[in-house]
Amino acid sequence: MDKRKTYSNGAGGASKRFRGEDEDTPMSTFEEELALLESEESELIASEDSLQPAPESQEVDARWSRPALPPLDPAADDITFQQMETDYYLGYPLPGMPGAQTGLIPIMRMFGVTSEGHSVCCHVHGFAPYLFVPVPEFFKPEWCATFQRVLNTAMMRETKSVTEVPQAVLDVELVKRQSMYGYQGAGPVPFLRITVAQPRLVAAAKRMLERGEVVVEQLGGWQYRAYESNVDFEIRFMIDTNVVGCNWITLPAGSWRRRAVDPSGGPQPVSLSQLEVDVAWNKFISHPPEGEWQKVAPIRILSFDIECSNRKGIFPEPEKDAVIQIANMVINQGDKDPFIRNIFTLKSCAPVVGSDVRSYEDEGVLLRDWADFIRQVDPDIITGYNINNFDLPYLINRAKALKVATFPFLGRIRGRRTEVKTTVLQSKQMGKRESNTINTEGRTQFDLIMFLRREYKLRSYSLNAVSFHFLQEQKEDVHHNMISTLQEGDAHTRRRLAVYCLKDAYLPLKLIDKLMCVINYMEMARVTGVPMSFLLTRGQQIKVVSQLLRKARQQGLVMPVYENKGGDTGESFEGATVIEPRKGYYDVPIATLDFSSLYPSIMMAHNLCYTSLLEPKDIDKYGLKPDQYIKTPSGNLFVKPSLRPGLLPEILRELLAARKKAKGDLKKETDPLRKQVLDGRQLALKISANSVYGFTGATVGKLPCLEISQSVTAFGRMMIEKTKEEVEKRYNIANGYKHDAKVIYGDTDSVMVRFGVSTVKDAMELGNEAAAFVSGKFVNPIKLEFEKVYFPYLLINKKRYAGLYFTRPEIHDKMDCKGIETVRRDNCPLLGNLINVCLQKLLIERDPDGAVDHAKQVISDLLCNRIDISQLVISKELTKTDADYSAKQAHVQLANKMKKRDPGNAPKLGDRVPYDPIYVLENSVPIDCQYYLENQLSKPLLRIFEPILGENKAESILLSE
DNA sequence: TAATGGTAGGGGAGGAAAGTAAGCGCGTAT
DNA sequence: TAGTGATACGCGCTTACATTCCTCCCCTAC
Repeated sequence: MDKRKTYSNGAGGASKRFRGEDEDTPMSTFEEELALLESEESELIASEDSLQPAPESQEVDARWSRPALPPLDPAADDITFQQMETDYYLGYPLPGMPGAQTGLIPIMRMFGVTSEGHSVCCHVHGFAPYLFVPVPEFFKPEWCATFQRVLNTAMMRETKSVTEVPQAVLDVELVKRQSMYGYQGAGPVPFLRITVAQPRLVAAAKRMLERGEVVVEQLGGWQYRAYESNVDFEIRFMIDTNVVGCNWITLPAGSWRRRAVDPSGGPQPVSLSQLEVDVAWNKFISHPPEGEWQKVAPIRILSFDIECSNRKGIFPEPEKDAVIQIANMVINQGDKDPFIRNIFTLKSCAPVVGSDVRSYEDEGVLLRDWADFIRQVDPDIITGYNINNFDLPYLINRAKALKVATFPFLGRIRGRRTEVKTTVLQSKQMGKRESNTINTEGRTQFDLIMFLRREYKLRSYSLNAVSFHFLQEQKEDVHHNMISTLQEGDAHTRRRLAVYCLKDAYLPLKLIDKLMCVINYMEMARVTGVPMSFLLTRGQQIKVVSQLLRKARQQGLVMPVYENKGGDTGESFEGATVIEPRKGYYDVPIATLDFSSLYPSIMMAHNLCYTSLLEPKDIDKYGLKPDQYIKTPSGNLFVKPSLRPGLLPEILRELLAARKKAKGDLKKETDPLRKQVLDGRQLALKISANSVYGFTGATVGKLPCLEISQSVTAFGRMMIEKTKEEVEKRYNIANGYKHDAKVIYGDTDSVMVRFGVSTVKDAMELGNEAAAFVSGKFVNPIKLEFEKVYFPYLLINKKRYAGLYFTRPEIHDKMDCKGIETVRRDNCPLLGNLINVCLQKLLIERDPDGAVDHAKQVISDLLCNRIDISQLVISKELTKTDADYSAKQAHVQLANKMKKRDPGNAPKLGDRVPYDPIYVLENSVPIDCQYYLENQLSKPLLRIFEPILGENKAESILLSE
């Protein structure tokens, strides 16, 4: 890309750049600046006559660039970098590299950063896609050539559309493998490993083989079945080369060639990375993320936010409405503050202390320069708030409308146009959600709203609400119909807008730091082996698949391709037990015993896995004796580890052992950044272990196995039942204890026990003892642990309770509420707060009268219209498209109504629909207090007061007025 | 097209279904 | 003695209304 030297533009008149008056005095921080702005209408605004034309800004450009690359000698220097993104492209073979030498072939590409902060693009050559098919025992090695010829001929005929493939089937090799699905008896059996020229040919080969279109004489009518033909090519590469997401790679001296613009005729650089190299796929070293290789490179994270002009009441449309500001913040991962803070503004803007203001008269030039800025700064991660669904598509479409030819090249590959494609991702966990795919090769997009939607359940996902929730920082929203007014004012009003825009670019960085988003996802990528970008764009299954395939490969096992039956098969299995609660208010300590990692430990204890699953008919086939296999409570058969230790149990053991180690290291570690990394790691390991069970039960998935999942839950049901029995059988007066213990409730892996004792300390002692006692009744590594004591404890219903939570006898840790209105997002905040306060008064202060008074007060406030309207907003999520709803839903109707009023701002699929927004105020719709009292407040209030006060007294609260 | 972790369960909303009381017409006894 | 009208009452039917049940939907627990 051409070096841009100045921000003055030729087309639309000279652009101006403003500076603060006193360059030499230390500048206030951004926060102070914002605080100042909020407190008064700032003194910092320069008066018109102090405005100066922009000086040439060479020194600023230098600050944007990465540190200069030292000279490198391919013969003597290693290159080591943290790989951040791995993808592939189709290109022509490089002479001297392994693999196919003609045609268009896939070439892998790893983008990364060295520990000095240099960006690297590494082309990896010679790795080709493949699949397996089992063949009969009598298959002779010399038949491979025939097989290859026949298959190749058939594929060449069929796949004419695939251009520049001189040979579709590159290789056929006879190997020994074993299917991972079902116990297969003794040894490995013959498979063909079929290597093809391009990733898309894998599916074609599978189709032809399974359809019986490939006839090899010696095999007759052999029915082919494909294995591992559905593995993503990037994942395939990473598995086979032991690369995991975000790990460190070393290219040893002598193995790599640098691409440089020189006349020698070698391959030319195609990327914007500082260092671009070629290497053979089997020549680089991939470091497992352990020890020193847990470190993190100084990754550049760019956060940006845009503001658009808009016409009254109409959501901005890129074809018509201008981009008026773009704020940018760039930080090195691990640093405290951004080292670049700037804002591109349309028309003049008074200076903002601490930030670089760049003003333009011509919007097209602004966009052109912003794209140049991106390429100059060369960020590894691009973040922001809702950039995937708004900012990025808007900029791209706006640039298209203004015909800014150089704009849509935001990735690291020269000449690769950045485009927007909409996709729908649907999962049971997330519901249906639309998102855009925007290619920025080599730069990972990390839209914070997507992260938050996945990782946190919140009432509202507006940046404002999120900032308040996590940072206790409110950003004063500029209402969207104010934007144009501010823009059409003068340099000072535009400055106001700029300050908000800058803050919106800054908040995502603060949130990333506070929530450790990048670190945690990096660790998740390392643990599960997938690229970091998959964590936001793909589902849960790919992570398990990646781990499973890696483990399977070590043992010569291959994964079959499971064909999803079309439509809903309705297949399901029985889940966990929820013990019928003995509802009521307990003014005695209740001890809680939990199985730690219940499902993983069941799978480990009983060797439940694909590889150990035994078909009843196979008992005779393999001549198994009854002591060689087990029958699970759901009636499924699994062989014991002595015959074949399962893959899943092994994966789980490693995950849990690694977690234990990470937690141990975490305790010893003193460096705050490394502490964060370790904490992220242990969390990733825990989540990974827990998702293995879900994977086996995912009927629309890569490899469901209900025998495993239903056995797991059946064992779980048995165990919780047995725990209840054992505790009650032992802890009673007949056995010399002072009281009869009673299990009052339990869910899946926990039991709540009333031992009858009156102090927390006594309950803890008995809890510990009972946990150890019951653990002894189960197979290793199943362990029941004493976790906490609730005192007092209000048990309202299944999955609904509240209590004071004690982990030590002296003082409670917190008030714990489960399932009740305080933790639900579909009530108005008024109710949540009211219940919360009442519970605090009841449980902590032990002041029922105070609680009643408070409730009465709130009800009377409500009836007298003294409640802030924001407290009455109810929100619900739009989980499916309008047509998919079969029943009438209030929030769906509301969403449709909002769409008619203002199509741009209306809630979309996956958004939460807030009822009664500002609309109510503006249109002075009367608030139906009676509705709120009757439909929102009364029942929940009765539910918490009744067990404590009795029915009559509880009801009287509502009649107070 | 490709891709999509699980089940249990509370509770609200709304509609269908079954229940019930009121209203009415009709027949009949007085 | 037979016929007539007024009245009360039982019965079945219709209608309006309250209740229950069921399903959908959201969201949570684990």
